[in-house]
Amino acid sequence: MAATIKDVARLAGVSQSSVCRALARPEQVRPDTRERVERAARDLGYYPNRAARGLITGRTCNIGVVLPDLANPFFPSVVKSIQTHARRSDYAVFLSDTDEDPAVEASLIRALAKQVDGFLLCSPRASDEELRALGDELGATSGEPRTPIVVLNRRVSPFPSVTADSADGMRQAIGHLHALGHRRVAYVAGPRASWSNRDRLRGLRSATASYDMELIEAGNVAPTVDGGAAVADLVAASPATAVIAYNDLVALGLLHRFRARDIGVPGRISVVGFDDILLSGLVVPPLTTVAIAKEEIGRRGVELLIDLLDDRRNPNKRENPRPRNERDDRRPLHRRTATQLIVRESTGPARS
Amino acid sequence: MAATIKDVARLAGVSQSSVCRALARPEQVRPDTRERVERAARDLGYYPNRAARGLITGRTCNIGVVLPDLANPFFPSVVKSIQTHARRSDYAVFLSDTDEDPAVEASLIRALAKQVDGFLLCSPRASDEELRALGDELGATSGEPRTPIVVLNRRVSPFPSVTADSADGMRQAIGHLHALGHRRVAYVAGPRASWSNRDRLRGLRSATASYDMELIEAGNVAPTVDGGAAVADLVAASPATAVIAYNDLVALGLLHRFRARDIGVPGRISVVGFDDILLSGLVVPPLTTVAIAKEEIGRRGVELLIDLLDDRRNPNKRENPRPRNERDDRRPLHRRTATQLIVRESTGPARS
DNA sequence: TTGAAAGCGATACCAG
DNA sequence: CTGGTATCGCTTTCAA
Repeated sequence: MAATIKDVARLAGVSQSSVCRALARPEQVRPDTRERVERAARDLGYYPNRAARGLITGRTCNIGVVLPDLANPFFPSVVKSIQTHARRSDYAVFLSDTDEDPAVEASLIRALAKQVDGFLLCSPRASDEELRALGDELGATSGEPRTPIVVLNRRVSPFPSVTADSADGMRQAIGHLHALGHRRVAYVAGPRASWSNRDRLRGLRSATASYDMELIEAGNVAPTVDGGAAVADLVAASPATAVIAYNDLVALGLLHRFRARDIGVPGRISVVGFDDILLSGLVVPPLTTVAIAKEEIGRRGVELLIDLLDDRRNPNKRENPRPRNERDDRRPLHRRTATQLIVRESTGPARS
Repeated sequence: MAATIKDVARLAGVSQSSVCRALARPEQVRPDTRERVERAARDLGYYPNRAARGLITGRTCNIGVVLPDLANPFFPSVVKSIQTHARRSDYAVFLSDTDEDPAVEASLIRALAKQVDGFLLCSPRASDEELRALGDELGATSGEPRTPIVVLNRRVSPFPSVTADSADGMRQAIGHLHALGHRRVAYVAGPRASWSNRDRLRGLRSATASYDMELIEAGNVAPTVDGGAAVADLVAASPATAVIAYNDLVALGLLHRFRARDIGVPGRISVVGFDDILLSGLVVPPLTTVAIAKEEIGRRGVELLIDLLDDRRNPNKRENPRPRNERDDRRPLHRRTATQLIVRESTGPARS
């Protein structure tokens, strides 16, 4: 059996309390005691049981990450960033993939709630109401002992969130297409439940409106390669000379099907993706896409969450106790990260 | 604060014990008691604290998954499969990405050890000795209370493992290339620390030997697109007419660089990958690759692990108490999953 | 069928 | 600086 603090105490000939201190606050014990304890711990291969610790401290040092589909390369990028930054603050990551199912999402969150200090929900698919209900249950936004939630790639009050500036991304994309002479652009929409999808569509509508371009909306598809391939022919049959896909996977599906049907890209139709996943630059033609700051989204999400967790621990003694409400003493609850159009060869002049 | 069992007990007007029973073994309490408890639990939104439960039962109902790099699409596929099957048995997944760093790997495993019932190590990068040392610490293979380890994509005694039949995959690949007229083939090796790399190389050597082909080994590279791109010119300068890459990412890097340098694939050189990640079929030319049963590896890994965990719980009363050592009463400790060559357009006849 | 009490592993508090 | 003791939330004897 793995060694417990008792074993260490016995071997070192001290009390449990001393072991605890020697390991957690070495400066508070006599050097020789500390040394004995350290040696005993090392000999026994002692590692504290974080679950037991969490029980009493109220901190598990785990953060829960919930996302719809790990198979979409966008998410692994974000998760890696989350892991890196979480680890830096000594948090471990509990990951759950919901398979795009809102029901799974909710039950997963509830089940995990007691094992994590807070949640990072990436592109959650639950409705606003459901999310808020969950938040209430966890006391995410209220009274003292609570499990905060930070939402990524979606804005849903009252949760803090980190999102990408899709509107600007769309503006860049549309500006680019307009300059190339395109006047009719199709949008292949992602899942209805996806806030990003709605956000992107909103941005796109405003962008096309301001450029006086026609927007053709192609039905909602799964955010996958197959989803894209499924509507490719429909898009090709439309009068659009360019198509913007919900994300890169969908764009890749379009490209693939276009190639199979010998529909020239960008000769006959230009294609734009969203996310800038690694492999978008590798396909032929390389995909023009709106890059999202994946690393930054993960990092900021972790920062936001850890801030909230710190507050929880010392609710009053904020190191810099500015008077409340004098200036803006609340941290910004919403971070918006920049997007950047990456122009590659899948976009070109509109055929006149 | 989230409700505890006490709150439920108070609200239902019964003792903690009854709440526990009503929820865990409903048939052991009077119907009306059960009902009161159930209603109280529902009203309070009570979810048991799994960590606290784990403390006493010795079961956390979590399994730890450790892998080198989530950015390699191969791993998300395996993880998804693991999650699906783990969830089916009511296990949650604790995921950690080690960034290909053996030191991180070891410390992560130790830190997580107490929070999980067992580990699934995907392609661990630690040395055999280190892994065995870890196993000893966790009592992975020994006495009663312990944390079993199942290793995926690697064989290292004494751990049970699930691997892919690389040798056969290589045989298929080489057979294919040989039939196309290739006689000199290059191998772009992956990380030295990778068992898969060694395994694939071994299989390749034996395959080329039996076909009497020449094998040219190109240095070890990172298992990434950049890694592949980095040696592409070197490969092109060699006398090889075909190249097999450690994995698809590396192959994609090769393809990319070949295209940039206008080195025809498969005209000038054929390219074969390994893993069959989703996007391999989407690049141009589509990549010929050896498919690995990712779903199956995840599933079998979980099965193996859960078997071990069940044993732990009831070490004696095996439902079918066959006499030990009479026949082979041990479950197979190593599962080898099939591989399948997927022929696409990146391979073609050798230029004569 | 139910409740009281012990205890899992660790930390925090309070005496000494 | 150190040790005893209560406690976290839950399950599990053991009696009643």
